[in-house]
Amino acid sequence: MTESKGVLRKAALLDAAEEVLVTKGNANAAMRDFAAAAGVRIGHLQHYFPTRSDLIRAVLERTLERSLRRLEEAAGFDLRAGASGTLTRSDSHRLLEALLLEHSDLADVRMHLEIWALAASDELAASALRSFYSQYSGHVQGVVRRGRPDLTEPEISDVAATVVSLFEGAAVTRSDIAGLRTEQGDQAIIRTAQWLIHGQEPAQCP
Amino acid sequence: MTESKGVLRKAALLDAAEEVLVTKGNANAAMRDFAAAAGVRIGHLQHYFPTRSDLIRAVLERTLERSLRRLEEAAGFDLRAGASGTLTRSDSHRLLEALLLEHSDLADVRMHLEIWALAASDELAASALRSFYSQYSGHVQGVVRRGRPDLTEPEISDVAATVVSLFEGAAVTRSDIAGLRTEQGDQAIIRTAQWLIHGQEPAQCP
DNA sequence: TGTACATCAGTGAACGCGCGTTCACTGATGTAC
DNA sequence: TGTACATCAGTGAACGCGCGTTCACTGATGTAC
Repeated sequence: MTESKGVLRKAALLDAAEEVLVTKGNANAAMRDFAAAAGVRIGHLQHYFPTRSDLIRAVLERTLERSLRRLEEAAGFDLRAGASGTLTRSDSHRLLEALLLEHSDLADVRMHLEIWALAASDELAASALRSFYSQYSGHVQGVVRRGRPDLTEPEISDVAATVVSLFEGAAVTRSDIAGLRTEQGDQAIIRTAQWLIHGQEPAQCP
Repeated sequence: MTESKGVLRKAALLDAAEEVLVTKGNANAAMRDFAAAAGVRIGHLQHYFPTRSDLIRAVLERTLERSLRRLEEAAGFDLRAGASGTLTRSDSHRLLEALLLEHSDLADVRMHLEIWALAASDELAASALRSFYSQYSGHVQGVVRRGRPDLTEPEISDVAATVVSLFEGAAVTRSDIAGLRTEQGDQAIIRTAQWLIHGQEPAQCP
Protein backbone atom coordinates (compact mmCIF):
# COMPACT_ATOMS: atom_id res chain seq x y z
CA MET A 1 0.00 0.00 0.00
CA THR A 2 1.58 3.20 -1.17
CA GLU A 3 -0.75 5.63 0.57
CA SER A 4 -0.69 6.17 4.29
CA LYS A 5 -3.77 5.49 6.37
CA GLY A 6 -4.22 9.18 7.10
CA VAL A 7 -4.47 10.04 3.43
CA LEU A 8 -7.11 7.36 2.86
CA ARG A 9 -9.05 8.58 5.89
CA LYS A 10 -8.94 12.12 4.58
CA ALA A 11 -10.15 10.96 1.18
CA ALA A 12 -13.10 9.14 2.78
CA LEU A 13 -14.01 12.24 4.78
CA LEU A 14 -13.82 14.37 1.64
CA ASP A 15 -16.00 11.88 -0.25
CA ALA A 16 -18.70 12.20 2.39
CA ALA A 17 -18.33 15.99 2.57
CA GLU A 18 -18.68 16.25 -1.19
CA GLU A 19 -21.94 14.35 -1.14
CA VAL A 20 -23.35 16.52 1.65
CA LEU A 21 -22.27 19.67 -0.16
CA VAL A 22 -23.98 18.51 -3.33
CA THR A 23 -27.26 17.53 -1.68
CA LYS A 24 -27.66 20.23 0.99
CA GLY A 25 -25.58 23.05 -0.46
CA ASN A 26 -22.87 24.98 1.32
CA ALA A 27 -25.37 27.35 2.92
CA ASN A 28 -27.29 24.53 4.63
CA ALA A 29 -24.55 22.05 5.48
CA ALA A 30 -23.26 21.94 9.06
CA MET A 31 -20.11 20.35 10.43
CA ARG A 32 -22.40 17.84 12.14
CA ASP A 33 -23.80 16.86 8.73
CA PHE A 34 -20.35 16.30 7.29
CA ALA A 35 -19.32 14.20 10.28
CA ALA A 36 -22.53 12.16 10.26
CA ALA A 37 -22.23 11.44 6.54
CA ALA A 38 -18.74 10.07 7.15
CA GLY A 39 -19.93 8.00 10.14
CA VAL A 40 -17.58 9.86 12.43
CA ARG A 41 -17.79 12.14 15.47
CA ILE A 42 -17.48 15.82 14.88
CA GLY A 43 -14.33 16.06 17.00
CA HIS A 44 -12.64 13.52 14.82
CA LEU A 45 -13.51 15.35 11.63
CA GLN A 46 -11.76 18.37 13.13
CA HIS A 47 -8.72 16.23 13.79
CA TYR A 48 -8.15 16.25 10.02
CA PHE A 49 -9.81 19.53 9.09
CA PRO A 50 -9.54 21.91 12.06
CA THR A 51 -12.03 24.46 10.76
CA ARG A 52 -15.01 24.39 8.44
CA SER A 53 -13.11 26.52 5.94
CA ASP A 54 -10.33 23.96 5.80
CA LEU A 55 -12.81 21.23 4.96
CA ILE A 56 -14.70 23.21 2.32
CA ARG A 57 -11.52 24.38 0.64
CA ALA A 58 -10.12 20.86 0.59
CA VAL A 59 -13.28 19.58 -1.10
CA LEU A 60 -13.17 22.42 -3.57
CA GLU A 61 -9.53 21.89 -4.47
CA ARG A 62 -9.94 18.17 -4.89
CA THR A 63 -12.96 18.67 -7.14
CA LEU A 64 -11.13 21.10 -9.40
CA GLU A 65 -8.09 18.83 -9.58
CA ARG A 66 -10.27 15.88 -10.50
CA SER A 67 -12.11 17.83 -13.19
CA LEU A 68 -8.81 18.89 -14.66
CA ARG A 69 -7.42 15.37 -14.55
CA ARG A 70 -10.46 14.00 -16.35
CA LEU A 71 -10.19 16.69 -18.96
CA GLU A 72 -6.54 15.82 -19.49
CA GLU A 73 -7.42 12.16 -19.85
CA ALA A 74 -10.07 12.94 -22.45
CA ALA A 75 -7.80 15.30 -24.37
CA GLY A 76 -4.75 13.08 -23.93
CA PHE A 77 -6.60 10.03 -25.18
CA ASP A 78 -7.61 12.05 -28.18
CA LEU A 79 -4.08 13.23 -28.87
CA ARG A 80 -2.71 9.71 -28.75
CA ALA A 81 -5.48 8.27 -30.90
CA GLY A 82 -5.29 10.82 -33.70
CA ALA A 83 -2.51 10.79 -36.25
CA SER A 84 0.17 13.17 -35.09
CA GLY A 85 -0.41 16.73 -36.26
CA THR A 86 -3.88 16.75 -37.76
CA LEU A 87 -7.04 16.73 -35.71
CA THR A 88 -9.89 14.93 -37.44
CA ARG A 89 -13.56 15.67 -36.93
CA SER A 90 -14.06 12.30 -35.30
CA ASP A 91 -11.20 13.05 -32.89
CA SER A 92 -12.83 16.26 -31.74
CA HIS A 93 -16.26 14.64 -31.68
CA ARG A 94 -15.02 11.99 -29.28
CA LEU A 95 -13.37 14.59 -27.06
CA LEU A 96 -16.41 16.86 -26.97
CA GLU A 97 -18.79 14.02 -26.22
CA ALA A 98 -16.61 13.03 -23.28
CA LEU A 99 -16.71 16.59 -21.99
CA LEU A 100 -20.45 16.81 -22.36
CA LEU A 101 -20.84 13.46 -20.63
CA GLU A 102 -18.97 14.73 -17.61
CA HIS A 103 -21.28 17.73 -17.53
CA SER A 104 -24.22 15.33 -17.38
CA ASP A 105 -23.17 14.19 -13.94
CA LEU A 106 -25.57 15.97 -11.60
CA ALA A 107 -23.21 15.85 -8.62
CA ASP A 108 -20.37 17.29 -10.65
CA VAL A 109 -22.48 20.18 -11.92
CA ARG A 110 -23.83 21.01 -8.47
CA MET A 111 -20.33 21.03 -7.05
CA HIS A 112 -19.36 23.58 -9.69
CA LEU A 113 -22.37 25.74 -8.86
CA GLU A 114 -21.34 25.72 -5.20
CA ILE A 115 -17.75 26.50 -6.11
CA TRP A 116 -18.80 29.48 -8.20
CA ALA A 117 -20.92 30.91 -5.39
CA LEU A 118 -18.09 30.26 -2.93
CA ALA A 119 -15.50 31.94 -5.11
CA ALA A 120 -17.64 35.07 -5.20
CA SER A 121 -17.00 35.70 -1.51
CA ASP A 122 -13.84 33.69 -0.73
CA GLU A 123 -10.72 35.06 -2.37
CA LEU A 124 -8.79 31.82 -1.81
CA ALA A 125 -11.46 29.84 -3.62
CA ALA A 126 -11.51 32.46 -6.36
CA SER A 127 -7.81 32.17 -7.02
CA ALA A 128 -8.03 28.36 -7.12
CA LEU A 129 -10.85 28.74 -9.63
CA ARG A 130 -8.90 31.18 -11.80
CA SER A 131 -6.01 28.76 -11.88
CA PHE A 132 -8.41 25.99 -12.87
CA TYR A 133 -9.86 27.96 -15.77
CA SER A 134 -6.43 29.02 -16.90
CA GLN A 135 -5.37 25.38 -17.17
CA TYR A 136 -8.72 24.27 -18.60
CA SER A 137 -8.46 26.93 -21.27
CA GLY A 138 -4.84 25.96 -21.91
CA HIS A 139 -5.81 22.39 -22.73
CA VAL A 140 -8.52 23.55 -25.10
CA GLN A 141 -6.02 25.87 -26.74
CA GLY A 142 -3.91 22.82 -27.52
CA VAL A 143 -6.83 21.27 -29.35
CA VAL A 144 -7.71 24.44 -31.23
CA ARG A 145 -4.09 24.92 -32.24
CA ARG A 146 -4.12 21.53 -33.98
CA GLY A 147 -7.49 22.19 -35.59
CA ARG A 148 -6.72 25.67 -36.89
CA PRO A 149 -2.98 26.08 -37.38
CA ASP A 150 -3.70 29.21 -39.41
CA LEU A 151 -4.73 31.23 -36.34
CA THR A 152 -2.43 33.44 -34.28
CA GLU A 153 -1.90 32.60 -30.59
CA PRO A 154 -4.18 35.38 -29.29
CA GLU A 155 -6.88 34.20 -31.69
CA ILE A 156 -6.45 30.62 -30.50
CA SER A 157 -6.82 31.72 -26.92
CA ASP A 158 -10.02 33.66 -27.69
CA VAL A 159 -11.54 30.72 -29.55
CA ALA A 160 -10.60 28.36 -26.70
CA ALA A 161 -12.23 30.71 -24.17
CA THR A 162 -15.37 30.64 -26.29
CA VAL A 163 -15.41 26.84 -26.24
CA VAL A 164 -14.96 26.87 -22.47
CA SER A 165 -17.82 29.38 -22.11
CA LEU A 166 -20.07 27.22 -24.25
CA PHE A 167 -19.44 24.11 -22.16
CA GLU A 168 -19.61 25.82 -18.78
CA GLY A 169 -22.90 27.36 -19.82
CA ALA A 170 -24.11 24.02 -21.11
CA ALA A 171 -23.40 22.50 -17.71
CA VAL A 172 -25.91 24.94 -16.23
CA THR A 173 -28.57 25.00 -18.92
CA ARG A 174 -28.56 21.23 -19.39
CA SER A 175 -28.86 20.56 -15.66
CA ASP A 176 -32.17 20.02 -13.91
CA ILE A 177 -32.15 23.56 -12.54
CA ALA A 178 -32.55 25.03 -16.04
CA GLY A 179 -33.96 22.03 -17.88
CA LEU A 180 -33.02 22.93 -21.46
CA ARG A 181 -31.40 19.60 -22.25
CA THR A 182 -32.35 17.52 -25.30
CA GLU A 183 -30.43 14.89 -27.26
CA GLN A 184 -30.46 17.04 -30.38
CA GLY A 185 -29.45 20.06 -28.30
CA ASP A 186 -26.31 18.20 -27.24
CA GLN A 187 -25.43 17.65 -30.89
CA ALA A 188 -26.00 21.34 -31.63
CA ILE A 189 -23.51 22.20 -28.89
CA ILE A 190 -20.95 19.77 -30.23
CA ARG A 191 -21.41 21.06 -33.77
CA THR A 192 -20.86 24.61 -32.55
CA ALA A 193 -17.70 23.62 -30.70
CA GLN A 194 -16.47 21.81 -33.79
CA TRP A 195 -17.06 24.91 -35.89
CA LEU A 196 -14.88 26.77 -33.39
CA ILE A 197 -12.18 24.09 -33.34
CA HIS A 198 -12.05 23.27 -37.05
CA GLY A 199 -12.86 26.69 -38.43
CA GLN A 200 -15.63 25.82 -40.84
CA GLU A 201 -18.53 23.51 -41.43
CA PRO A 202 -17.87 20.15 -43.05
CA ALA A 203 -18.69 19.67 -46.71
CA GLN A 204 -19.58 23.32 -47.17
CA CYS A 205 -18.31 25.40 -50.08
CA PRO A 206 -18.07 22.44 -52.40
CA MET B 1 -48.05 58.48 -7.19
CA THR B 2 -49.30 55.18 -8.58
CA GLU B 3 -47.44 52.84 -6.21
CA SER B 4 -48.39 52.51 -2.59
CA LYS B 5 -45.87 53.32 0.11
CA GLY B 6 -45.61 49.66 1.10
CA VAL B 7 -44.51 48.62 -2.35
CA LEU B 8 -41.81 51.30 -2.41
CA ARG B 9 -40.63 50.24 1.06
CA LYS B 10 -40.43 46.64 -0.06
CA ALA B 11 -38.44 47.66 -3.12
CA ALA B 12 -35.96 49.57 -0.97
CA LEU B 13 -35.57 46.58 1.34
CA LEU B 14 -34.99 44.31 -1.64
CA ASP B 15 -32.42 46.71 -3.10
CA ALA B 16 -30.43 46.54 0.13
CA ALA B 17 -30.85 42.76 0.39
CA GLU B 18 -29.60 42.32 -3.15
CA GLU B 19 -26.45 44.28 -2.42
CA VAL B 20 -25.75 42.24 0.72
CA LEU B 21 -26.39 39.00 -1.13
CA VAL B 22 -23.96 40.00 -3.86
CA THR B 23 -21.17 41.09 -1.54
CA LYS B 24 -21.42 38.54 1.29
CA GLY B 25 -23.11 35.64 -0.46
CA ASN B 26 -26.19 33.75 0.71
CA ALA B 27 -24.15 31.50 2.98
CA ASN B 28 -22.68 34.43 4.94
CA ALA B 29 -25.52 36.92 4.99
CA ALA B 30 -27.62 37.19 8.15
CA MET B 31 -31.00 38.84 8.64
CA ARG B 32 -29.17 41.44 10.72
CA ASP B 33 -26.98 42.24 7.71
CA PHE B 34 -30.00 42.71 5.46
CA ALA B 35 -31.72 44.96 8.02
CA ALA B 36 -28.58 47.02 8.68
CA ALA B 37 -27.98 47.55 4.95
CA ALA B 38 -31.52 48.91 4.64
CA GLY B 39 -31.06 51.14 7.70
CA VAL B 40 -33.90 49.38 9.46
CA ARG B 41 -34.43 47.25 12.59
CA ILE B 42 -34.60 43.53 12.12
CA GLY B 43 -38.17 43.38 13.44
CA HIS B 44 -39.29 45.80 10.79
CA LEU B 45 -37.69 43.81 8.00
CA GLN B 46 -39.75 40.86 9.19
CA HIS B 47 -42.85 43.02 9.00
CA TYR B 48 -42.52 42.80 5.20
CA PHE B 49 -40.68 39.49 4.87
CA PRO B 50 -41.67 37.26 7.80
CA THR B 51 -38.95 34.66 7.26
CA ARG B 52 -35.51 34.64 5.73
CA SER B 53 -36.77 32.38 2.95
CA ASP B 54 -39.43 34.92 2.03
CA LEU B 55 -36.81 37.62 1.66
CA ILE B 56 -34.35 35.53 -0.35
CA ARG B 57 -37.04 34.25 -2.68
CA ALA B 58 -38.38 37.76 -3.24
CA VAL B 59 -34.89 38.96 -4.18
CA LEU B 60 -34.43 35.99 -6.47
CA GLU B 61 -37.75 36.46 -8.24
CA ARG B 62 -37.24 40.16 -8.73
CA THR B 63 -33.76 39.57 -10.16
CA LEU B 64 -35.02 37.02 -12.68
CA GLU B 65 -37.92 39.27 -13.70
CA ARG B 66 -35.57 42.18 -14.21
CA SER B 67 -33.15 40.10 -16.29
CA LEU B 68 -36.01 38.96 -18.46
CA ARG B 69 -37.37 42.47 -18.84
CA ARG B 70 -33.97 43.76 -19.91
CA LEU B 71 -33.64 40.93 -22.39
CA GLU B 72 -37.04 41.77 -23.82
CA GLU B 73 -36.06 45.40 -24.13
CA ALA B 74 -32.88 44.51 -25.97
CA ALA B 75 -34.63 42.04 -28.26
CA GLY B 76 -37.68 44.28 -28.67
CA PHE B 77 -35.58 47.25 -29.62
CA ASP B 78 -33.87 45.09 -32.16
CA LEU B 79 -37.13 43.82 -33.59
CA ARG B 80 -38.50 47.31 -33.99
CA ALA B 81 -35.30 48.69 -35.51
CA GLY B 82 -34.81 46.01 -38.16
CA ALA B 83 -36.89 45.91 -41.30
CA SER B 84 -39.80 43.58 -40.72
CA GLY B 85 -38.95 39.98 -41.49
CA THR B 86 -35.25 39.93 -42.16
CA LEU B 87 -32.66 40.06 -39.40
CA THR B 88 -29.48 41.79 -40.50
CA ARG B 89 -26.05 41.10 -39.07
CA SER B 90 -25.93 44.53 -37.55
CA ASP B 91 -29.29 43.90 -35.87
CA SER B 92 -28.01 40.76 -34.19
CA HIS B 93 -24.68 42.40 -33.39
CA ARG B 94 -26.44 45.17 -31.50
CA LEU B 95 -28.58 42.66 -29.62
CA LEU B 96 -25.69 40.41 -28.68
CA GLU B 97 -23.53 43.31 -27.53
CA ALA B 98 -26.34 44.43 -25.24
CA LEU B 99 -26.58 40.93 -23.79
CA LEU B 100 -22.86 40.72 -23.23
CA LEU B 101 -22.87 44.16 -21.66
CA GLU B 102 -25.40 43.03 -19.10
CA HIS B 103 -23.21 40.05 -18.32
CA SER B 104 -20.38 42.47 -17.59
CA ASP B 105 -22.20 43.78 -14.55
CA LEU B 106 -20.43 42.14 -11.62
CA ALA B 107 -23.44 42.38 -9.31
CA ASP B 108 -25.72 40.82 -11.88
CA VAL B 109 -23.39 37.87 -12.47
CA ARG B 110 -22.90 37.25 -8.75
CA MET B 111 -26.66 37.25 -8.21
CA HIS B 112 -26.98 34.58 -10.87
CA LEU B 113 -24.26 32.47 -9.24
CA GLU B 114 -26.13 32.67 -5.95
CA ILE B 115 -29.41 31.83 -7.64
CA TRP B 116 -27.91 28.75 -9.27
CA ALA B 117 -26.53 27.48 -5.98
CA LEU B 118 -29.84 28.24 -4.30
CA ALA B 119 -31.86 26.43 -6.94
CA ALA B 120 -29.78 23.32 -6.37
CA SER B 121 -31.29 22.87 -2.91
CA ASP B 122 -34.53 24.89 -3.01
CA GLU B 123 -37.18 23.44 -5.27
CA LEU B 124 -39.16 26.69 -5.34
CA ALA B 125 -36.12 28.58 -6.56
CA ALA B 126 -35.44 25.83 -9.07
CA SER B 127 -38.88 26.07 -10.63
CA ALA B 128 -38.61 29.86 -10.84
CA LEU B 129 -35.29 29.37 -12.59
CA ARG B 130 -36.67 26.82 -15.03
CA SER B 131 -39.46 29.22 -15.94
CA PHE B 132 -36.87 31.95 -16.45
CA TYR B 133 -34.79 29.84 -18.83
CA SER B 134 -37.86 28.72 -20.68
CA GLN B 135 -38.80 32.35 -21.39
CA TYR B 136 -35.19 33.39 -22.02
CA SER B 137 -34.83 30.59 -24.54
CA GLY B 138 -38.19 31.51 -26.07
CA HIS B 139 -37.03 35.04 -26.82
CA VAL B 140 -33.84 33.79 -28.41
CA GLN B 141 -35.89 31.36 -30.48
CA GLY B 142 -37.74 34.37 -31.89
CA VAL B 143 -34.45 35.85 -33.03
CA VAL B 144 -33.15 32.59 -34.50
CA ARG B 145 -36.45 32.06 -36.33
CA ARG B 146 -35.96 35.32 -38.17
CA GLY B 147 -32.31 34.62 -38.89
CA ARG B 148 -32.79 31.07 -40.18
CA PRO B 149 -36.29 30.62 -41.54
CA ASP B 150 -35.11 27.39 -43.17
CA LEU B 151 -34.88 25.53 -39.83
CA THR B 152 -37.61 23.42 -38.27
CA GLU B 153 -39.00 24.44 -34.87
CA PRO B 154 -37.11 21.74 -32.92
CA GLU B 155 -33.91 22.82 -34.67
CA ILE B 156 -34.59 26.45 -33.81
CA SER B 157 -35.11 25.52 -30.17
CA ASP B 158 -31.82 23.57 -30.06
CA VAL B 159 -29.90 26.42 -31.64
CA ALA B 160 -31.48 28.90 -29.23
CA ALA B 161 -30.52 26.70 -26.26
CA THR B 162 -26.95 26.68 -27.57
CA VAL B 163 -26.90 30.47 -27.72
CA VAL B 164 -28.23 30.63 -24.17
CA SER B 165 -25.56 28.16 -23.02
CA LEU B 166 -22.86 30.23 -24.65
CA PHE B 167 -23.95 33.43 -22.94
CA GLU B 168 -24.58 31.88 -19.52
CA GLY B 169 -21.14 30.32 -19.67
CA ALA B 170 -19.66 33.60 -20.81
CA ALA B 171 -21.15 35.28 -17.75
CA VAL B 172 -19.08 32.93 -15.60
CA THR B 173 -15.84 32.75 -17.58
CA ARG B 174 -15.73 36.51 -18.21
CA SER B 175 -16.32 37.36 -14.55
CA ASP B 176 -13.51 38.00 -12.10
CA ILE B 177 -13.86 34.53 -10.60
CA ALA B 178 -12.67 32.89 -13.84
CA GLY B 179 -10.82 35.78 -15.43
CA LEU B 180 -10.92 34.72 -19.08
CA ARG B 181 -12.26 38.00 -20.39
CA THR B 182 -10.62 39.93 -23.22
CA GLU B 183 -11.98 42.45 -25.70
CA GLN B 184 -11.21 40.15 -28.63
CA GLY B 185 -12.72 37.23 -26.73
CA ASP B 186 -16.01 39.12 -26.52
CA GLN B 187 -15.99 39.49 -30.30
CA ALA B 188 -15.30 35.77 -30.70
CA ILE B 189 -18.36 35.02 -28.57
CA ILE B 190 -20.53 37.38 -30.61
CA ARG B 191 -19.24 35.92 -33.88
CA THR B 192 -20.09 32.42 -32.65
CA ALA B 193 -23.59 33.48 -31.66
CA GLN B 194 -24.03 35.13 -35.04
CA TRP B 195 -22.99 31.93 -36.76
CA LEU B 196 -25.71 30.18 -34.78
CA ILE B 197 -28.30 32.86 -35.50
CA HIS B 198 -27.55 33.49 -39.17
CA GLY B 199 -26.42 30.05 -40.16
CA GLN B 200 -23.16 30.82 -41.88
CA GLU B 201 -20.20 33.11 -41.88
CA PRO B 202 -20.45 36.39 -43.75
CA ALA B 203 -18.78 36.70 -47.14
CA GLN B 204 -17.89 33.04 -47.21
CA CYS B 205 -18.51 30.82 -50.23
CA PRO B 206 -18.12 33.73 -52.64
C1' DT C 1 -64.33 69.88 11.78
C1' DG C 2 -63.64 66.93 15.52
C1' DT C 3 -63.45 62.69 17.87
C1' DA C 4 -62.92 57.48 18.23
C1' DC C 5 -61.09 53.69 16.53
C1' DA C 6 -58.63 50.58 13.42
C1' DT C 7 -54.80 49.64 10.74
C1' DC C 8 -50.18 50.10 9.41
C1' DA C 9 -45.02 51.25 10.07
C1' DG C 10 -41.40 50.58 12.86
C1' DT C 11 -38.92 49.53 17.61
C1' DG C 12 -36.44 46.83 20.97
C1' DA C 13 -35.76 43.29 23.93
C1' DA C 14 -35.69 38.66 24.58
C1' DC C 15 -35.71 33.61 23.49
C1' DG C 16 -34.05 29.28 22.43
C1' DC C 17 -31.63 26.60 19.31
C1' DG C 18 -27.97 25.12 16.36
C1' DC C 19 -23.71 26.33 15.05
C1' DG C 20 -18.35 26.04 14.90
C1' DT C 21 -14.92 25.32 18.06
C1' DT C 22 -12.37 23.72 22.33
C1' DC C 23 -10.52 20.44 25.19
C1' DA C 24 -9.55 16.68 28.23
C1' DC C 25 -9.74 12.22 27.49
C1' DT C 26 -9.20 6.92 25.87
C1' DG C 27 -7.34 3.39 23.04
C1' DA C 28 -4.59 1.86 19.33
C1' DT C 29 -0.32 1.89 16.79
C1' DG C 30 4.23 2.69 16.17
C1' DT C 31 9.35 3.12 17.82
C1' DA C 32 13.66 2.79 20.73
C1' DC C 33 16.55 0.13 23.25
C1' DT D 1 11.20 -10.48 22.78
C1' DG D 2 9.68 -7.38 26.15
C1' DT D 3 9.01 -3.01 28.17
C1' DA D 4 8.49 2.24 28.15
C1' DC D 5 7.15 5.94 25.88
C1' DA D 6 5.51 8.91 22.14
C1' DT D 7 2.45 9.72 18.57
C1' DC D 8 -1.73 9.21 16.23
C1' DA D 9 -6.90 8.06 15.70
C1' DG D 10 -11.11 8.85 17.52
C1' DT D 11 -14.63 10.11 21.50
C1' DG D 12 -17.80 12.97 24.05
C1' DA D 13 -19.14 16.66 26.59
C1' DA D 14 -19.32 21.33 26.97
C1' DC D 15 -19.01 26.31 25.68
C1' DG D 16 -20.35 30.60 24.06
C1' DC D 17 -21.91 33.08 20.31
C1' DG D 18 -24.78 34.42 16.51
C1' DC D 19 -28.61 33.14 14.28
C1' DG D 20 -33.78 33.37 12.86
C1' DT D 21 -37.86 34.18 15.07
C1' DT D 22 -41.34 35.96 18.55
C1' DC D 23 -43.80 39.36 20.73
C1' DA D 24 -45.46 43.26 23.27
C1' DC D 25 -45.09 47.70 22.37
C1' DT D 26 -45.20 52.89 20.41
C1' DG D 27 -46.32 56.26 17.04
C1' DA D 28 -48.13 57.57 12.75
C1' DT D 29 -51.67 57.38 9.24
C1' DG D 30 -55.94 56.50 7.64
C1' DT D 31 -61.27 56.06 8.07
C1' DA D 32 -66.17 56.45 9.86
C1' DC D 33 -69.59 59.17 11.50
